[in-house]
Amino acid sequence: MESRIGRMCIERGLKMTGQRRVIARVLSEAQDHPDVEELYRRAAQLDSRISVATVYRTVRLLEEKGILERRDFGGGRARYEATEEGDHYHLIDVETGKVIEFEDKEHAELIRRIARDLGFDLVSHRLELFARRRPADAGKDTAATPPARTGGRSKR
Amino acid sequence: MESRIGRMCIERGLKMTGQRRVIARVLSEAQDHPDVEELYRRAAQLDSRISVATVYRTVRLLEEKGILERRDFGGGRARYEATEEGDHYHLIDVETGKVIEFEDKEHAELIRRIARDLGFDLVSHRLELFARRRPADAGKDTAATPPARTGGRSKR
DNA sequence: TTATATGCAAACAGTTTGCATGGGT
DNA sequence: ACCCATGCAAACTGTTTGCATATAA
Repeated sequence: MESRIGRMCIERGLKMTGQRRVIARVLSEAQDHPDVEELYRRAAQLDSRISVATVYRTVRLLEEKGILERRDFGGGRARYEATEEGDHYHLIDVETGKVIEFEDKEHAELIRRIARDLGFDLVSHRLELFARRRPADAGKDTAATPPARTGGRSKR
Repeated sequence: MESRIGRMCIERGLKMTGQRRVIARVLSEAQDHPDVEELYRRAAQLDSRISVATVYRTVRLLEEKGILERRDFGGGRARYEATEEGDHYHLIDVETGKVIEFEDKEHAELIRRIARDLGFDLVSHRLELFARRRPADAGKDTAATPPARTGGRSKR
């Protein structure tokens, strides 16, 4: 009955108001990286007694609690996703705006080493790739197109 | 007499007004990554007949012309630097806010490969490292501290 | 019951823009 | 002379906040 993120809120002793429960549910069910306005739209659909201000406040609270992560994919508005195990990165399709997630151990190690070489300990980082879907290679006729799936997570 | 960036403006046929010349000079002389307000401050010091609006307009124009690059190091304001040969990245000292530039061929190749593996051609990307200066390793007593110099460019 | 969360609208920060004027070419 | 650039202030966008009210614990 309580959404995954709703449960996390309770674990951390947050007061569970009606609007928080709704927002938590929307976040739990989101398969994408919605911005505040989109969250508000989805939440208001479930319970109209909700204001954008509350969404902003909730989203900030959950970020402070480590439940949510804020992203900036350009376009001016912050976008949110539930915190998950292990770093992952985002590739943004410049044509469609679609976001594809991927993991990359090699990259994680590389940047840690770079920071270290410069005399620093890495605290956090930001990586976004902006790319264009490669036109189906003229060379391979019937070859299967690699299935880069939005929302799924590609391991490397 | 004309600053480096001023010359680039002329090459691209931009009308050289007094304020553009001043802004171009400020940009040419900047060793850091100033935001608009800072650019405005420096420009106004050379010629008070300048407004923030003009700085915003100029900075946007120069970005469109490929003369400038806009950066986002967090903190809400866009920061600018002259376009230079070859990609480079930024490490932001979380204590001081200082920005250290570095190059890394390996990283450049890695992300290109990642995009390709996902079925994309890399268009652009964003990488920022946030890090904390490593406390002088307790192990090495008199050893020289590695010279990670702000402003300089570390090659790897 | 009591502290905290909410709605509303006003405040904010960074940036853009409409319009009349000024200035390069 | 012509068109573009500028200044000014008002507009805009995303986000935060003060205050009176509502609500979970």
